[in-house]
Amino acid sequence: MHDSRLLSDQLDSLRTQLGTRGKDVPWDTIHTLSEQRRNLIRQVEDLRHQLKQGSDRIGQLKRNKEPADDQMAVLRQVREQIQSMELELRAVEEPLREHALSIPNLPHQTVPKGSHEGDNEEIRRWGDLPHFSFTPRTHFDLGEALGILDFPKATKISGARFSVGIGMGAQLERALANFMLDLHVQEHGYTEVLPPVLVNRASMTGTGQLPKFEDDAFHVPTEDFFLIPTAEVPVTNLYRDDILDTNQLPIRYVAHTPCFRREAGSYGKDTQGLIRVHQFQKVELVNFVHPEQSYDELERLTKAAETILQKLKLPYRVMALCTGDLGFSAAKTYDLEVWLPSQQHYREISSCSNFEGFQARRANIRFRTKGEKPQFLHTLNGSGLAIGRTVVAILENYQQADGSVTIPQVLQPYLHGAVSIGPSKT
RNA sequence: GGAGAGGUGGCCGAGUGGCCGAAGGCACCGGUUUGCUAAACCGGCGUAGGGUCAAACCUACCGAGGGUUCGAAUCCCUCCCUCUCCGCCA
Repeated sequence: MHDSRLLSDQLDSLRTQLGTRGKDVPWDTIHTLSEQRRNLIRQVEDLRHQLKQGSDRIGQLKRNKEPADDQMAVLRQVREQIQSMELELRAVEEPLREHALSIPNLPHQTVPKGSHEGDNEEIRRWGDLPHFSFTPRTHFDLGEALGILDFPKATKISGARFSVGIGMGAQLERALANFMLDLHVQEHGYTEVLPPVLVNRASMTGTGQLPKFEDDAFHVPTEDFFLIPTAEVPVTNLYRDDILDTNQLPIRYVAHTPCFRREAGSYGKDTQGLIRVHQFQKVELVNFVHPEQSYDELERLTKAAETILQKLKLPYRVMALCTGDLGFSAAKTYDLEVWLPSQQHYREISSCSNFEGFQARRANIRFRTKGEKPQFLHTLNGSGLAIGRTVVAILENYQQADGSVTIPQVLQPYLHGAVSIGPSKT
């Protein structure tokens, strides 16, 4: 959400700056509603002023035991005017708010211009691509052959786009979660958080999932709860409606949670394996920072996520998303893409974004420097990393000619010293 | 799920129809005093919207929403949340 002053005073400039990102925004409607709102507020407040003063006078008359019936009759009229005008005001404010919430964030000036994924800019690459003396297999092929991933069983107990990890398939995810959490906590200064994975409507609105993307989330109608699509939602909302003190910043939180996504509209894409499933685990990094520090923090956050890939020795590249590929709430995003041998392609495994004040204004998260007015802080988050996709990358990059998979060295301590995954007996 | 109690400013806490945006205390900030610290004293101290060059000023907010009334923190209704006891349960 944008600053309300910006929406009333500088709507045209916002429209120009957003360019094609704002093509679905009803600019003229917003302009009209905004004008109407301002006029109505002025009138309503004026009437309320009359009512208030008149009532005070009646109070005095009554105390002096003087008659006040005439006054009361006049004020009854005033009250009725206020009531009808408030209805008008509400009829203006509700759609105005809905529309305002549907305006995407403004990209930072360093974001490459472009209309689609192909215009994203490669920032750097890391690692050597693996060479195989055989045709590398897909992760689902390997996983099923090794007996550590079972997709038919997942379909039986839940449906399409679910997975079951068995034996090393389950343990590998657990090891990865612990490895990532430990690294971020011990070396990157993050504090671990274990949040609820069911959240209310206000939280989903605060981080930008609602109202526009309600179809993407799983909903529990009996309680009006939503299953979180990412830990970003509960963790960012920890400070919804709060005013922090400057010296509390920066706040850096890491959370390991399951994530739930309906994947509506992605029919036919990545239908096999772990790449795109309804439920997956992710370690998420969430930062609350002073506005002046948010771009330094974006670099720091991205490096923290990259460290995981480097320690796992998985080749990847860093992409700066172009204006056309940027998410709704983000001002700037770096995607980390890991190499997948079976696809001969880099695939997204982490997305690190600076939201500037966009989420903070929606979620009303502010900070105060002593003696100054509260102001909105900046929020950032990034995956560090998506665990399911990390499993995909490990299986594919570490596969051997005999169908076994070597375990990355840094994970071995988390797996009781196991060095490789071979075919299981059961 | 059943029964009861309660939600007031950063915190504690008074306030049951007007003189209440809200006493008092704590915390915090500025000042006076004091050999230092402490104490004492004086003053300041919420958020948002409108308005203004800026101010003055105006409006709203006592869990949320609605109602009664000339006037609501206070009365009525609905909802949410917290706490206590019982039941159930990892």
